[in-house]
Amino acid sequence: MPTIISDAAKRSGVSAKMIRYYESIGLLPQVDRTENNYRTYSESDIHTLRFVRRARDLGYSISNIKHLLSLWRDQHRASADVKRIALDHANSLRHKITEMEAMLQAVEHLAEHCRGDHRPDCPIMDDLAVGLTAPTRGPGIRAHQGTHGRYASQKGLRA
Amino acid sequence: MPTIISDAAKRSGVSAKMIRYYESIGLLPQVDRTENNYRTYSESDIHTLRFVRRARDLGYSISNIKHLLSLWRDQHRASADVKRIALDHANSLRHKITEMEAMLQAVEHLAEHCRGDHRPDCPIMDDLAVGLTAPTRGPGIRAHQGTHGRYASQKGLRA
DNA sequence: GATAGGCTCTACCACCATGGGAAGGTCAAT
DNA sequence: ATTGACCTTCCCATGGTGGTAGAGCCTATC
Repeated sequence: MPTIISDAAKRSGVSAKMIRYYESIGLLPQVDRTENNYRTYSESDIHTLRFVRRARDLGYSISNIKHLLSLWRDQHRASADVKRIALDHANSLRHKITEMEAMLQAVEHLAEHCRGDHRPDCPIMDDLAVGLTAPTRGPGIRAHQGTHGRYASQKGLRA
Repeated sequence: MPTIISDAAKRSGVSAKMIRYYESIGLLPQVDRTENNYRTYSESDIHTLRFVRRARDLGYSISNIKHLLSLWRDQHRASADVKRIALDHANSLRHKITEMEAMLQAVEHLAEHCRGDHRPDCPIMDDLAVGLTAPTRGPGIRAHQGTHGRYASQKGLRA
């Protein structure tokens, strides 16, 4: 009784959908098929699926997992390579966490000062509306914008 | 000199690309056009763009922002509605942060115990390979799977 | 007046991961 | 024979964002 995809999914914790997807993008090798064209999974395949599952649970990106899988299969890997991937990932996690904590802090602070009643006035709204904070993503005032004239007129013919 | 999209982008911190996108999905209203069909932005439009920018910076989803915008425009809003959106968002931020902190903790812990040298053995790999942890996302063992026979044979004719 | 450069417009494609579903095939149990 | 539970491939949607191609428009400069 060969292990077909639903069993592999159950045993690995990776959905059948995702198994096919991972195969299609080359993260997983193409597995054997039965006569009916059903995918079959060996114990080793299941093992690989569990590996991927665990790596996803730890938040590794697909490309990182691709790399980790190749290191896994490499008898002569240097643990330094594995460690570097892990540390890079840890850094990016830390970075994202820091960002989200800043958001959380701001949102919570604002919410604390909102009465939350039937009246309209609300510091949360004020913050959004005023936009006190300096833009961090976009460019501030960029030099030489050359605002001369690049429009026709504003007769405002709106459809 | 009407404010065209690039100026609106500079002044709001929202890229022209995103301004068009937000308009296309109905987050922003359709603005006036010049004779050449160029979008023009009033001070009030810029204000709205800044609102959206700020909300994105705080991590609000597009649908939340849509809601917040409508509350913003509603003179008779209840601050309780605004607060609820903010608190829900704070909760989802907290949830994600918690998840990522768990990942970070696990990855860091493993990395600490990896020598990171030329040798292949590595606790990070061991963790991934063994998959000790119980699956959290997928179903464990689900009842009545009825694994009788749903394959043909495994002669393994591979392509 | 022609041309170059910079801006606009729309309409696509790509990313990352995942889920949903349709349409058709296959198998075992009833 | 029908039912139901699988399988297969293919397409669509999500959320935001970037890129790019092809076309139009405007201004400055030659």
